Amino acid sequence: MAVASRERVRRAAVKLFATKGFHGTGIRDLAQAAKLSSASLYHYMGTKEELLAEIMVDCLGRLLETAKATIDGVTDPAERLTRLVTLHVMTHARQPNETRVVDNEIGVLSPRLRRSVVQLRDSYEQLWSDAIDEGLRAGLFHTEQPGVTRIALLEMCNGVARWYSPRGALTLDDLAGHYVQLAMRVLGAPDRG
Amino acid sequence: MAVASRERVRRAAVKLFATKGFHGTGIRDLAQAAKLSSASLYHYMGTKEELLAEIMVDCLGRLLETAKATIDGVTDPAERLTRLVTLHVMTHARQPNETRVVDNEIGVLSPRLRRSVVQLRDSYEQLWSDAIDEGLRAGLFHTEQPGVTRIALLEMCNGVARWYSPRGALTLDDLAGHYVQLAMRVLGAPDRG
DNA sequence: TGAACCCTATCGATCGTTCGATCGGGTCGT
DNA sequence: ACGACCCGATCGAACGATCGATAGGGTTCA
Repeated sequence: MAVASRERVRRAAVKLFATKGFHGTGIRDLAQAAKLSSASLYHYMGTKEELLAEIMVDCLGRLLETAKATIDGVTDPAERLTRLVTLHVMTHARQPNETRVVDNEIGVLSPRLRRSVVQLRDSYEQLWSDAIDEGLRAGLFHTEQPGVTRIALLEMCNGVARWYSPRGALTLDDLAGHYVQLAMRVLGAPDRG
Repeated sequence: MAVASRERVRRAAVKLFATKGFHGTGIRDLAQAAKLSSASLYHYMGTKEELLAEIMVDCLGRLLETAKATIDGVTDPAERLTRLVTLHVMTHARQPNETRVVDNEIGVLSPRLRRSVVQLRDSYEQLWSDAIDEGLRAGLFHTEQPGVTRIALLEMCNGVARWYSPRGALTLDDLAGHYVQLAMRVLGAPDRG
């Protein structure tokens, strides 16, 4: 077979949850997109909600681990931030569907399933907070409201998943580079250009 | 009567659509929140989808008109941007539910209803584009990718509706003021502080 | 032969919507 | 002034459709 059924289910779920929302996606839509009967879906998943949680945990977990590896051993806060922004923007541009599911559908999870997702997200954002705090201590960044600035910066970067299209004129490298510049400006770092 | 039924329906819809999503909100949930029977709802609305579209058009229409009035006659691009950011941030902080509905549920509208909403949003964003373009021409702002910068700035400001809580330490004025500073930084305007 | 895989058929619940009816307060003609 | 009439507001009940999920039985292949 070209693509295993389990993988087809996963991909169909990501695409449909991202475009039509979790509640807007029926189990039959999912089956049709995965080229299976609705009954056969349940050979590869638990409940629909567990499938959603699985997608979220996978996606966030991968991002968190990649981010940790990317900044491992990097001491300069500006360089840490640069790497975080680059990874974040590229991930959001390359996998907009996964990202949109994670960003938009957290609220539909029951508290038990939501907890693990929120915990992963908090761990990830802590990487940003740490880098920002160190940059402030080192006198590299300047902001009166570090908390607000951090969240504003994250929201700005999250937005990429909502609008970027690879069919546009902008390459991924250009995009990430520009966002790094924007991030440094937001953080009040001295402009290198 | 304390609050007219029509108004109760509207408020209930905004709250529920914002917190549970359009597809996650049943007509019976809506009826319960509005203290009506599900049948009586239809005395005050068309279909559930038309109710959603009405909310969106009202909310965006008000924002657009207020924005136009706010920048009317203001020639300095930086001042125009300052006013737009202030209005935008305050609106998103004060009416997070309306804003979240507009931002998150556009995709569920059928093309016919979506068109008018998208048109309003485009008109509103054009106000930002115009101010940014004039600031660039005047040499006040500096960015290599005006389009990307504009959308990144808007996404940053939109984020306010997703996290701001009036129970926090930050007042609305502080919040708006800080976002104005962030916006000026993003746009590469000379720092005033 | 038995596990993996996939189906048709079906379940009870819930969905958005509509139906027919009731209630109370105006408004009319006389 | 008083029935006759109408109308906005609201309801319980029900509609057909679709929901997420399951039961149970084939087929394939090691």
